[in-house]
Order: sequence, then C-alpha cells, then structure tokens
Amino acid sequence: MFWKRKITTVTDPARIDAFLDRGIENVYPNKEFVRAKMLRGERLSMFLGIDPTGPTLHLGHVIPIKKLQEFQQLGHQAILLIGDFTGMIGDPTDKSATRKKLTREQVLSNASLYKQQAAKFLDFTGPNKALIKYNNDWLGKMNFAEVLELASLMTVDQMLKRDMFQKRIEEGNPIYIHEFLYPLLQGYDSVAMNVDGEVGGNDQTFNMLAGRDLVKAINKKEKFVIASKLLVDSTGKKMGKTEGNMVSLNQTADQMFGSVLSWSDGLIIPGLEICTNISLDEIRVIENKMKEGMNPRDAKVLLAKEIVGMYHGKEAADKAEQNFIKTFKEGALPEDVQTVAVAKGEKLVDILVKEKLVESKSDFRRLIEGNAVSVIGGDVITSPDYSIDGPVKIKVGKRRFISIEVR
RNA sequence: GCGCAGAUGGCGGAGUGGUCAAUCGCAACAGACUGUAAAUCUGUCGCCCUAUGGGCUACGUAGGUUCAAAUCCUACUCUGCGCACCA
Repeated sequence: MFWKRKITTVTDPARIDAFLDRGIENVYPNKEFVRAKMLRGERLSMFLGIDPTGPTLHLGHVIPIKKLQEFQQLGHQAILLIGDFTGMIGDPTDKSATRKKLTREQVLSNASLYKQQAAKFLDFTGPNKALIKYNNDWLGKMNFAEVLELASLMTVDQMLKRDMFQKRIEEGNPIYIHEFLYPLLQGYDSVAMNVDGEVGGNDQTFNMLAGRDLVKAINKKEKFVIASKLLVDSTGKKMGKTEGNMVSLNQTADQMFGSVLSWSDGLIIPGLEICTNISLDEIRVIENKMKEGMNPRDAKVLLAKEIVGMYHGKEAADKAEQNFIKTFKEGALPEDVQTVAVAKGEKLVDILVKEKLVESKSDFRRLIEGNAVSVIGGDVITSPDYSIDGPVKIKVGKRRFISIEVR
C-alpha cells in the first residue's frame, strides 16, 4: 500500500529526439548529454521558473511550459517554480530600466493564478504529478552570510558579460546591486532544488547558465539547460506583453483569435512549430504551399484556430473564426459584446467614458471628428451631442463595441 | 567627501524668460486601403467647457525673482561622470 510505485520513463528515441529538437534553440552542455541520460531510462527532474510579475501567463510562457509538459509525459519529474522572491526584485533581462518592485501581495495573487493557468498543460495530480515550488522558501530564509558566500562564487566580470548590463553601462544608465545579484539568486534555485535540469526561454539563458555554474560548484553535478526558441518575427522583434500583440491566456477565444491574426506573416511557421502540436511534417507541407502561393491568411487562420483550440477547445475556435469573419469582414457585431442599460436621453459621450470605451470626453470628440463612431447597421455619428433615444449598438473604431439598451 | 553635468509627455529626445500643452522620432488611436488588426498613405495624440474661442493642470520636489518661468535664483531629492579615499 505504501511502497513507492516505480515510475518508468519513456526511452523511445524518436520521442526523446522530438523533445530535444522541436522548438529548441540550444541545449547545454549539449544535446547528447541529455539524450544519453534519457535513453538509459534515468528518471530526471527539470524545472521551469516563472516570476509572477503579472496576473496572466502569455504565449511566451507557454512555449517552455509545453516543453515541461512533454518532459512530464516522458515520465520525468516536472517542477514549476514560482519566483515569488525573485519576482519582487525584478529580472533586469530585456529591460532598459529597472523593473518596478512588486509587493508581496501582488506576487502571491499572481502566483496562484499562474498555477491554475499552467494546469492546462501540467498534471498536478496522479502518480507522476508535477510539483510546484516557491523560491521564497529558500531565498527568503537566507541570511547575509549565506548570500555573501554565494556571491563569492561569481565574479563581476562574469556578470558584466550580460549584454543587458553592457548596454546599460554604454547608455550611462544605472545598474543596481540587487539587479546584479539577480542571476545569482535565480541560479541558486537550481542548487536549492538540486534538480537535474532547467528549461526556459532563450532570453533566460544567462540566468539558467548561472544556475548551472552554481550547481557545479555546490552540488558537484552537471545541470543541463534547455533553452527554447522565442517567438520572434522576421525582424527579430520579440513578441511580448510590452509588444502589445502577445496572446495572453485569459483572453476570450475571440480576442485570442484576433491577436494571432494580427501577427506578421513571418511568424506563421515559427508559431506553428513552437506553439502548436501540429506535426513537423504537416508544417513543412504548409510552408511549401505558402511558397507556391497559398494565401498566408489561410495559414494564419489555421494557426489561430490551433492556438485558440488549445485553451478554449475546438468548438470555441471554430466559433471565433466565424465571429471574426462576421465582425471584421462584414462589419457585424461580435457575439460577446458588452451591454449596458441607460436612461433614455443619456448622452453617448457619458456612456462611453463611463464604460471606458473612450479615454475622455476630448478623446470622444476627436473620434467623432475622425468618423470613427457609428451605429452598427446605420450611419456614422457626426454630432458629439448624440444621445440615446432607443436601443442601439455602437461601434468605436474597428474593435470597440457596445450594445446600449434603454431602461 | 569635493567638483561637473543632468532630471521634460507612454518611451527616446528638442526647447534655455513671453508666439509652449511644448519641434521631431517611436509607440498608441482613428480614417483610407488591404487576405489580415501587416505594409503604405492621411489625421489625431493632457483634461474640461455654453467651443475656429475659453479655462485648468503639467516640464524631478519645495520655495523665490518677474507683468510673465520648462526656461532665471535658492534649497532639497535622484542619476551620470571626474577627482579624492580605498580596510
């Protein structure tokens, strides 16, 4: 009854190779190192660290999460690490300015939301359940002497190798000590959990390798690091929260569908490879078809449906497509539009400001002047004093809608 | 510690007494166009109003000079740089 059930790992070379190849940018020390371990049937542990900086996960997080999922499905120990301690400092990666520090409350509330969202991929129950850990459990308890000891393992020059820091120095921007310490803290996670490996986005390589160095020094073992590809467009621009066109997991099916369709065409193939489960062979076929003149929009629709389907189900994905066509091709009202009930005679301006469809009355006025506000199925509204005398559906710009009813 | 330089709108960055709600670029938003929410072109881009005009708030913070300050003065805060110090 109480003996540990032995969990067997998958040693199928094809699946192992797929795990190590698809959507992967780099493996340290090298692919063969990990491959050999897996082929031998060794049961490994690997974690993905996420700093809970916002309430939602986005597609960029999902790429490594999917890798972790694959890892779990191969019978290994997956660990999701919530950086509730590091999240309060802020990773200087990719930020030209110091990130705003988050409060403990914010971090904790974000963290609990993350677990729910990650549960779409990771199995947190059952015999081979994924573990969830919080780095405040060890980082929050370190005393200064321990920090110093840790800091003695790395040199300033090593830290300065980061492009990020170089850039800031060149631009004359400050680097604070706590930011400098960040890779060290994140690296210590690997030591504390004594894991075999870590997965993360390619932008995390530096931090993950810092962990590798620390594990080598303290735990005397070789931690492997798997860096997944980033979702970047042809110009090398990263998709992210700051870029504004990132799909976040709390979006409705319709919003998500629209976000994907707004991606540039260059992202279609990389997106298929790293964000979906469509087989690589099929992706090749699509790629070739596009070269032969297939409308890239159709490929993008396929990608969008696939992505939406992963979170909202296939049915919702089909519906989102229909909705999109109706709304943007035919100018109709989307289905899940917000509705408000107002008193007869109320001014449209006040309603839109109150419902936050426009920023201010001045904003509304400008939109009116630009012919951006219209009654759906009717005319463009040209009077800023337009008031409500019956139920109407209003469109502001291309994608702001509201259905107004009279109380 | 001493000295020098700087702090401007979401970001970058002009402006150094009135014509500044502040050139310009990016981002954003809208219109046209488009297979698309891409690209391109055009416009808008602090708030409010009884609106080709008027008011209010804003150029690190707090005071001051002046009819008038983002612009001058003083103090403070923060940042960068140089010098000094360096167990």
